[in-house]
Amino acid sequence: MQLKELSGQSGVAAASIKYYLREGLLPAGETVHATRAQYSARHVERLELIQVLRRTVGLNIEQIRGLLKMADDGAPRLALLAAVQRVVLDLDTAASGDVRTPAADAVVRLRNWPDYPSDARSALNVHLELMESLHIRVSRELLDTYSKAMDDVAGLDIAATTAPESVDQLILTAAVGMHMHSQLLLKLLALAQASHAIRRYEHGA
Amino acid sequence: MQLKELSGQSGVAAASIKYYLREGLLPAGETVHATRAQYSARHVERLELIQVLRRTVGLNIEQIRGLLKMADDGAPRLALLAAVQRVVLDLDTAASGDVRTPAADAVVRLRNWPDYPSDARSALNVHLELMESLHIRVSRELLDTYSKAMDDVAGLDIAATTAPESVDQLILTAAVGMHMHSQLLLKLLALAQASHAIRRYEHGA
DNA sequence: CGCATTGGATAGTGGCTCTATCCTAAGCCT
DNA sequence: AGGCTTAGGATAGAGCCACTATCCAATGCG
Repeated sequence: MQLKELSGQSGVAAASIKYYLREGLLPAGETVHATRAQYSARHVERLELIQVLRRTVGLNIEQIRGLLKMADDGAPRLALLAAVQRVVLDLDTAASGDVRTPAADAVVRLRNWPDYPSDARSALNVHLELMESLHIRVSRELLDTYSKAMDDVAGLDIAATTAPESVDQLILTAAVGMHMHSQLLLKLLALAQASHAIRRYEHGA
Repeated sequence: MQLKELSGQSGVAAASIKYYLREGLLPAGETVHATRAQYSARHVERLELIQVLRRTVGLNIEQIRGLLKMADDGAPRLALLAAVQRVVLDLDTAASGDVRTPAADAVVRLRNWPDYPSDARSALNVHLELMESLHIRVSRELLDTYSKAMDDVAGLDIAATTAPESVDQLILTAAVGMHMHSQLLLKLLALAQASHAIRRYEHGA
């Protein structure tokens, strides 16, 4: 398959594919001659992964390049997962120190998670402090509920990524899964707010 | 207070304040003379609200303008809340039809929420379908757990917004609250994933 | 009395993701 | 064989967005 067909199958403009090639997101096709290259089904998949990470998850080119490079360099899954989390949690900038929030520690103990420093844990600490400073109350009970649910979801997610077919799958599952669950909660909260508001404002007043 | 001091107090560059004035995000100061204007503490608060909506929640200028205009026009709280939800849920584009997903209906019944069409509900429907199409399983139990938690949170949120001091407060609570809770879940999920992954990949292999 | 500041207008910046143009080399089709 | 199409390579431009900077005449304040 050559560039034009790759463009057709993936729905990405040919010029954009060239751009991705230039930026190193997409590996070069197999060069048959100086002016002819062959692309494979792998390229189509790669392109689809790129699209999801761009459009759905909202990563930028540099972040995607980093993740794909790690995947192609055969980085260990654990490191890859950590990298995915770093970009999805947007930790490029705030390279958070090792803040300790009692609430976050409590969560780890409660869930019987390994007591291990991680970017995710730092991020949780920072976030809980931010919410505190904005006067958004987060009760122990709520954290309990959330973390229990996340424990269940993560169990499934990680189990799904052990199937070793493709490392791309790990990126997809972790990044898209995180994003989708977070968005799901957003929508449920909106619906809950709307429901409470209707009760209060319409029936009450 | 004049422009320079307003800039100092709010930490926003004077040129940016002018930009916000031009864009209609910030009401003009009281014109004393043709070349002198007085700004008040209200302007400082407004500016802070704008900053939070921009930097933290990530709304764009047009979205913020819309919300502030509604607030200033004395729109009813219910309408304002709906507007906040529309922008935070990013529903400008996908003006979703009235899709019906059994799962979403089940949530509404389960929580005993009023059976009322709303943008939030449409968004939930669309999102559940999207997750389905991406093969991300969402069990009834998980939806139950999430929605119960959101019911509790929303109860507090909405109660907080009935204090009628300021409509700005409603915008802040609704928008920031939604965003912060969603991000909290993201971080918890990351931590949960990391914890499961450590168990599986380190101890297992 | 002159410096600083204002509103108003307009233009420029910088980051980002594309998208378009131009070029030569070379295979494919008839 | 000859022309159409496509490849790669390089470079430039577009379009969006949120600022940021510059210039201006008017004018109050110290």
